[in-house]
Amino acid sequence: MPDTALHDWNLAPKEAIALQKRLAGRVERADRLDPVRHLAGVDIGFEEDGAITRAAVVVLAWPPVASGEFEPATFEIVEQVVHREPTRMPYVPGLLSFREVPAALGAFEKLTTRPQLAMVDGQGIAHPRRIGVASHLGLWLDLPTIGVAKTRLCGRHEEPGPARGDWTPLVDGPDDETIGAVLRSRAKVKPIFVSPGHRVSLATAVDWVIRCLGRTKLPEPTRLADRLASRRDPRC
DNA sequence: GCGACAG
DNA sequence: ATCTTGTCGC
Repeated sequence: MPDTALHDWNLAPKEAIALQKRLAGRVERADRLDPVRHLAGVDIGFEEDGAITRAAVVVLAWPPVASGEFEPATFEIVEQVVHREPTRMPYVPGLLSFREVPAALGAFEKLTTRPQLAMVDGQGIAHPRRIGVASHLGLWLDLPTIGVAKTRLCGRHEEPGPARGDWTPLVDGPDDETIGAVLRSRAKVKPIFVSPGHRVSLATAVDWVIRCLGRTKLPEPTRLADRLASRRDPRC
């Protein structure tokens, strides 16, 4: 487990970056997943004009209730939790983990189910120091994670093909290191940025995201967590 | 010095 | 992220 208590931090940007550099080396990018029976979607929203951070985790049963290799997938929601706490850090590009991970951990503590895989709204290793919020959370929980972001943080890429499932590699650095995939999750819509979080390879990450695609741009886990975090949930 | 910049 | 009206498409 990591060497610094994220719950206690009171880090200046400079210290946060130093911590990220130390933690980055521990992020595993190779597949090391147990058989998946439950997968989670994680996202953070805000209330009170940003004063309150609202973390949401939705657990879905695998396999889907309905799906074909390329048909919209439908899942059974096994559990969903919301955790609210005071916001203690502003948004700083590259340091999103320090703003969102503490609240996400609070939400995971309330979970009854222990998922074998989680999709997080944000980048995985597609980050300047290769440790975006998805990697950070996965490392902390020792849980396989996948980063699913709506826009790019860093890296270069070609425009992916027009069909659902088409993707191009996202590369970065002087040696064109592959850090993620720019995936066309839905025709005629801007692509999403998928990257390994922790204990998952890029190929596996893309596979899972495609298999969880419903009718919208975002895969079901992230879409449902998004809805809950933003208080867009039909029920609550 | 000038852009770029997850949520 | 969040604030918001109207509008386009299945």
